[in-house]
Amino acid sequence: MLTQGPRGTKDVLPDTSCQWQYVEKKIRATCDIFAYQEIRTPIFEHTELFLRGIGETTDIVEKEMYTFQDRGERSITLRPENTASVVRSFLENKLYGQATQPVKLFYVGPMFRYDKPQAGRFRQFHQFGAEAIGTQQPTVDAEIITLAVCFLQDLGLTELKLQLNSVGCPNCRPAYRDTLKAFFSSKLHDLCSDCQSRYDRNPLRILDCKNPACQAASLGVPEISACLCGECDDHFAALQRLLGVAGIDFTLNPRLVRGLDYYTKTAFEIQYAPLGAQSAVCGGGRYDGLIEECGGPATPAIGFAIGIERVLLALEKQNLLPELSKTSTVFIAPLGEAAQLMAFKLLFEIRKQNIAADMDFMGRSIKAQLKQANRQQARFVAIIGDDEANSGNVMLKDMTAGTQELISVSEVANTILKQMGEL
RNA sequence: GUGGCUGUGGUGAAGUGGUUAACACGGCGGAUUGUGGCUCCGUUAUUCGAGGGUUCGAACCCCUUCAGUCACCCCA
Repeated sequence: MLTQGPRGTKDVLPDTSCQWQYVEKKIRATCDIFAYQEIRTPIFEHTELFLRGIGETTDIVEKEMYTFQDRGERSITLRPENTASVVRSFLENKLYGQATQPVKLFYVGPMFRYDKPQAGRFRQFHQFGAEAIGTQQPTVDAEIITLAVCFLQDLGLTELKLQLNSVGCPNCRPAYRDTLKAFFSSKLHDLCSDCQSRYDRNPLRILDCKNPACQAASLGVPEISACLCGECDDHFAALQRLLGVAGIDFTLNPRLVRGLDYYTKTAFEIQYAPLGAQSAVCGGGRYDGLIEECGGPATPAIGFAIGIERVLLALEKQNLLPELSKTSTVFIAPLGEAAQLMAFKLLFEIRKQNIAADMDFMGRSIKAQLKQANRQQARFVAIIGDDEANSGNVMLKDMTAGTQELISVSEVANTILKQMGEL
């Protein structure tokens, strides 16, 4: 259908675009304060990047990517997330060599996933994310988490819940995997079909399953915190101390597992419960192996992504969105052709003085034009009829006071500036 | 991908087989000569998401499809 956009997409119309601008402004302000710089990567990449980066067995890669062949017969994919692209760009532009370390980046932009649309879930959606690349120090984990939390809190959101876990590293995760497999081996038939396949491919994900049968089966499961290696354990403990110092509340959730394969050590998620089913507003974690996996030097990194649509929904729930203010200072109301010519000239003279101005483009009656000026909340209306056009004057009406005076066209901008200055 | 609910003008909606599809808001026009916000009057859907079928007759029944919505799943 020509009159219908693709499923799961949304237009941002003039009455809501100011809300997006508000959030984007807050993103830039927060990142500026945290010393993160913006990076803009293309919205499509070679499919291979996401296969390797995100993991071939993840849901995103298996069934949610917008993949197509371009005219050069390359397999191209619309980015389902931005971390892989940032890593690619980091390597391609050799940011590990030139910039001060760690490299601290943020991005804002559209992502694409072929999901079934639902509240807070779209096929084109927008993420704000940040990545700190180049250090394994827990201080940067704490900084990244603090950045996400501060951003959301500064917007005024309450009822935010930060959940924290450590998913281990290549040294200790295999051991935990084995522990899990040993634990579930006797209960395999109790698990849902998804989890039965997860048993072999990614047993960690069983912990995350919401199926009551699987939750029951995993009662008494050994927690990963008990199986972390010394390094991961120290790292996790240090992170918790740092968050404590920063005054960031969190709950430990030993079952928190991120859906993307590249995560190591720190994993976190920020929930905003009132959103319902899609309550995750932010997700992130450390990905110490990803850059090497992509062919770069072994480089530790951590990042997060925040769903902007979900943030907007949360802000709406709490009535924290800015009002649309649509005011042009002056509205020019010409009557007749001669007046229109003069009005058009005046319009641009006024605008040159940086005064927001609009005029009638419908050829309507004076009454209708004033009505429109009123709707637009114009402070002044410059009425130009035959008399005024002939004498080079303008009837300038103050819409708040209801008064009007006849002045020369050349005086209009100055008069307005003067009156505005008095306010 | 699976399942539930929904789909009437710009918006919110009434109408659930029978002549011209309520009502409200909004829009447009008007109520003394060129003046808004209040009030009053007029006007504003050849058509009920789309396509097919049943019927003398369909917005109302059936099928298909598209979309929205909610849940599962997944995730931001």
